[in-house]
Amino acid sequence: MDESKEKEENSFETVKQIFNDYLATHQHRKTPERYAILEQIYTHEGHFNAELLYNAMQKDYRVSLATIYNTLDLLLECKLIVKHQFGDQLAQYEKTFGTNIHHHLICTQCGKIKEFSDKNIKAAIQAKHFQTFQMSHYSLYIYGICSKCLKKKKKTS
Amino acid sequence: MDESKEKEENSFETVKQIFNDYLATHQHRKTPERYAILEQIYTHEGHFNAELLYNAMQKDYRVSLATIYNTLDLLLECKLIVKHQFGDQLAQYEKTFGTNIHHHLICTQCGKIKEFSDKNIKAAIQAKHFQTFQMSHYSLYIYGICSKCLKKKKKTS
DNA sequence: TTTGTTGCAAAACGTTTGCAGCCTC
DNA sequence: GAGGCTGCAAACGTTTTGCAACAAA
Repeated sequence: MDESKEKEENSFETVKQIFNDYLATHQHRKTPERYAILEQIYTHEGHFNAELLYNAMQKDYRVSLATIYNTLDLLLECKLIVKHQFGDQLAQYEKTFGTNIHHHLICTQCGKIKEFSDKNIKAAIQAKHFQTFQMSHYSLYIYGICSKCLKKKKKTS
Repeated sequence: MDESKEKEENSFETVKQIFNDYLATHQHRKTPERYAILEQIYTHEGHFNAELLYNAMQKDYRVSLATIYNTLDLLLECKLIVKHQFGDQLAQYEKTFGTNIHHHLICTQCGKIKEFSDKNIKAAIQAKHFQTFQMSHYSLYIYGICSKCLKKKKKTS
């Protein structure tokens, strides 16, 4: 418990530093809004989308949606977050630093998303080398039917 | 050459049959628009999106975008096509029948998408079994920088 | 002082929906 | 004949943009 919390705090300090360096080298301004958004993201668990982030931040800090999107783009560029476009239309994001690489199971019936890890899959992908392509990250989405929907289906048929 | 063309024609007859059966068992009507859209998809190469399909069809057949989307949903349900939501906002589709399973390389700089296959990756994914999830298909997106953009980057730095 | 960044509101975009008429079944 | 499907246009929801004010450099 203590260990994971400590790790989390350390990782926030680290990402702050990474973001700081990124803004400096790309001559972007260090605005309080940008750090506030980064903090909100890195001190909370799990997936999020722009609106969720916006709503969550209104309590402590007043930021516009435009600034949220602007900052998310910056964070994408310096690879502190990744973006997913699952079946539905609103984009989902997740942090990359201090998080294990994982894959996603997507239920085509109810849309529920579950994470999983598999070292064989991970190894197979990372072993792949491309002559004319410099890999930076990847997303694996596995579609199917979750146990809950499977039960429902059996009942009705 | 002849062989691949023959295969293509056979595969169109097969998918027509699959679609036909799907429509029948689900009590959907067999409208000429639906078959025309299926034909357009299966007699052309590569990825497509709703607008591209719409524009391509205007020459020979008058269909509305609403019908295109309606039919794409049906084809998704009977698994004759799959949908991809790459970085940009418009959804891409591709046919599944008579096509080898492949993965996607996505350039984060220019957005270009390239396909590739790897039997080790394929094997690792298909070997995975879930106790509480019934896998139907999957998508692997590898993000990075393509050779063209890599060259440009080197020049400017 | 300069100009990148902000909030706000309006616009843009792909996709969905409502509706009257059409055509499978 | 009933009602699912169509085209059309208007509506939707997320994301982007234009603009004046603000504040980091």
